[in-house]
Amino acid sequence: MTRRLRMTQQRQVILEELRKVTTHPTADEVCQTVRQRMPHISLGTVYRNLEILAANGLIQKLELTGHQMRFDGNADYHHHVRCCNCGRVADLPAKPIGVPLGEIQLMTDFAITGYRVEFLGLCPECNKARESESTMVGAERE
Amino acid sequence: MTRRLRMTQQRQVILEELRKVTTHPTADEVCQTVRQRMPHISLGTVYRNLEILAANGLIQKLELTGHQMRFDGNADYHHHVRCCNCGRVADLPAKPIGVPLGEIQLMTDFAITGYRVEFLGLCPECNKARESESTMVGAERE
DNA sequence: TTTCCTGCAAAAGGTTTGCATGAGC
DNA sequence: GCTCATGCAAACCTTTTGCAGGAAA
Repeated sequence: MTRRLRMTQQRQVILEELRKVTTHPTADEVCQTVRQRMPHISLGTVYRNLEILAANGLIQKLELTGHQMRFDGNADYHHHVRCCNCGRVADLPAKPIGVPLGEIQLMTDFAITGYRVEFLGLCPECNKARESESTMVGAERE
Repeated sequence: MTRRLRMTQQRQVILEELRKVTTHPTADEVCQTVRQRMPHISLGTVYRNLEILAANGLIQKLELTGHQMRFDGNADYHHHVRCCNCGRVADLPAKPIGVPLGEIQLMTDFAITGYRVEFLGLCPECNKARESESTMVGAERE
């Protein structure tokens, strides 16, 4: 089913730029970056190509909590941490998590094929900001 | 921070209907259901109330993979399975998953506060459909 | 009577799609 | 030369928001 991939300039540049960073950019961010080299690329093309590259296993589409898709130039299996405060996403090593799929299977009539884990936390910047905030007198808390 | 909750008719009916089902409906589905009892309720009101009910811990907002939010009348901690094929969501018991947060913490500079697990699989219907499909001669595969 | 909520409709994202043109192989 | 991809713009879908009137406490 993997038809051979026509490598257009746009597709090439998208792939290159995505592989340069570890920030897990959104489609729009990818578009901004690519436009520095290719000013007339359209957002639609970026979306189409990200989809195709992911379908062919060259990149990873991250469907994390939140509203926007993010993309990862590293297609190998690994986990992610997402900052609850600013949405930044970072990588975690591919350490397998000990989820007892067999036991879980017994509890449902679904045929379980896998699971996704998403770690949540505060990135260093947001963490620092929160600490200095909490030392302020009468600091507001949402 | 929990201001007292004004219980309007709309809010009451939304809560009741959500507690009747285990289908984890989307906001739009909730709206359809509620309109059988309250034809003039607006989708905006449904969204606002689901948000408020979730913020007050009366229901659960499920931010699963996929584009649409789903809502769960059961606010207690438990896991979910999502059908990869049709998107249906079912409950799993609240069995804690043995994720070694301490070890994970060592691998990143994020301050990790938690994690979310989402199980994936095929619901009974989709599973049945797939089985009968695979016995067909020359079955298409996506 | 004050405050919060509702319905309506419009706006706001993010993503997808139709179409004519243009590039890969 | 055939096929697929591109750019542009419009459509789409879900969710949010502004506003004036209405209901809860």
